[in-house]
Amino acid sequence: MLNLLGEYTCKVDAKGRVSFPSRLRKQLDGVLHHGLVLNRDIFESCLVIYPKPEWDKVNAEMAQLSRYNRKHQQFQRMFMKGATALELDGAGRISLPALLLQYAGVDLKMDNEIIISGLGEKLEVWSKAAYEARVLGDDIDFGDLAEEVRGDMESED
Amino acid sequence: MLNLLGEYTCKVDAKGRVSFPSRLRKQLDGVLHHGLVLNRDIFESCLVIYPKPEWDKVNAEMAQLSRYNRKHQQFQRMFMKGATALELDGAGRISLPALLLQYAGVDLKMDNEIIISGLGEKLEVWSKAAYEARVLGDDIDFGDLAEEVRGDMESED
DNA sequence: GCAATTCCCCCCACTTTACCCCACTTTCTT
DNA sequence: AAGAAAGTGGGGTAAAGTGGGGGGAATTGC
Repeated sequence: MLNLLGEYTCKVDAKGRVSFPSRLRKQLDGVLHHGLVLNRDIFESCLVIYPKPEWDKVNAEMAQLSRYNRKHQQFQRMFMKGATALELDGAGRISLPALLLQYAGVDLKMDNEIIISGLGEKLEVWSKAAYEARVLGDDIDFGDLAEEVRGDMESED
Repeated sequence: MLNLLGEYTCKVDAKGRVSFPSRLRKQLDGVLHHGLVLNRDIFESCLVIYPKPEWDKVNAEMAQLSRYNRKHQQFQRMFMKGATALELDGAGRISLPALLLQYAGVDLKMDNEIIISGLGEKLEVWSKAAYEARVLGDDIDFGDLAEEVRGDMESED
C-alpha cells in the first residue's frame, strides 16, 4: 500500500518549476514512471498530487456520475477543471501551471516557497504561508472531529 | 505485544541528530529494521514515534476515509501532517526534521535536551523544558482522570 | 507561405544540503 | 581499574537542488 510521508519545503523558480524531493521519489519508486496528476483540492486552497494509479481510482469514481444529472455534471466539471498530468524533467523537477499556483496562493514574484506534504496515498501542495496559517496553526478541536469521523468509519463497515 | 518502557534524556546535536537509546533499541529488537515513523502529537506540543508495524495499522484506517467528505479530509490532514519515516544511521542515531523539532519547542541554538518516553506501543518525544512543565509539573488530578478514563474503557468493551 | 517571435523543454554548471565515516569522550560492566 | 560499548561531534564527499541559457518547435502575423 502506498504510504507517502514527510513534509518538504521546496522553492518554486521563476518558471514555475519545483524540484520533486528525492525522498518522495524513493517512496514512489515503482509507480513514478506511470506519472503523476496534479489537481485543485476540493475543500482547501491547496493542490493535490495523485500518483497515476491513485488517480485512476478517482477517475473510476467520476465515471459513476450520471450524465443526465445537472449536479453530477457540475461537480465533475468543477472537480476535473485544471487537472494536469505531471512528469519529471531531466533534473527531477515538476512544472506547476501558473493558474494552479495562483489557486494555491503562490505568487512567483513574491514568496516562492511551498510545502509538499505526504498524506498516505496522495500529496498536498501548499504555499508556505497558507500551510502555517491553515494547517499548523489550526484551532479545530481534534477530539470533536475525531468523534464525528469515527462514527462514520464504524458505520461504513 | 510491544511494551516500550523508560524515560531517556538525550542530546540533540547541531544537525538535529539524536542517539537512539540502546535500551530502546533492545526493546525494539525484531521490529526496528522495519523502520520508525515520527509524527506530531495531536493534543500536545510533542512528537510521537511509532514502530512501522504500528503505523501501518494507522495508515490502513486512514485509507478508509472519504475523499469527498470535508471532515474526513480535515481529520486526515490533522493527523498525518508531518509524519516522517525515520531510520537509524550507522551510529544508531535518528535525524529529527527541523519543522518537527520546532513543533516540539526544541531550539537547536539554545536548549538541546529532549526526553524520549516509552508509552507501551509508541514513544513520545518532548523538549526537556516542556516535559518538566507539562508532564512532571502537571496540576491535573491523576485520581480523577483515572476514574473518568476507566469509565470509558469499560463501556467500550 | 514564409518568416519571426514566443513559449517550452532540455541541458549544463554552480551551490547547497544531507549522509556517511571516522575519531574522541563518556559511561557502564566485568 | 580497564576494556568495551554507547554517545557525541565534526568534516569530507557525493548527490540533490537551483538557476540560467540556448535551441527547437509551434503558432501567429505579415
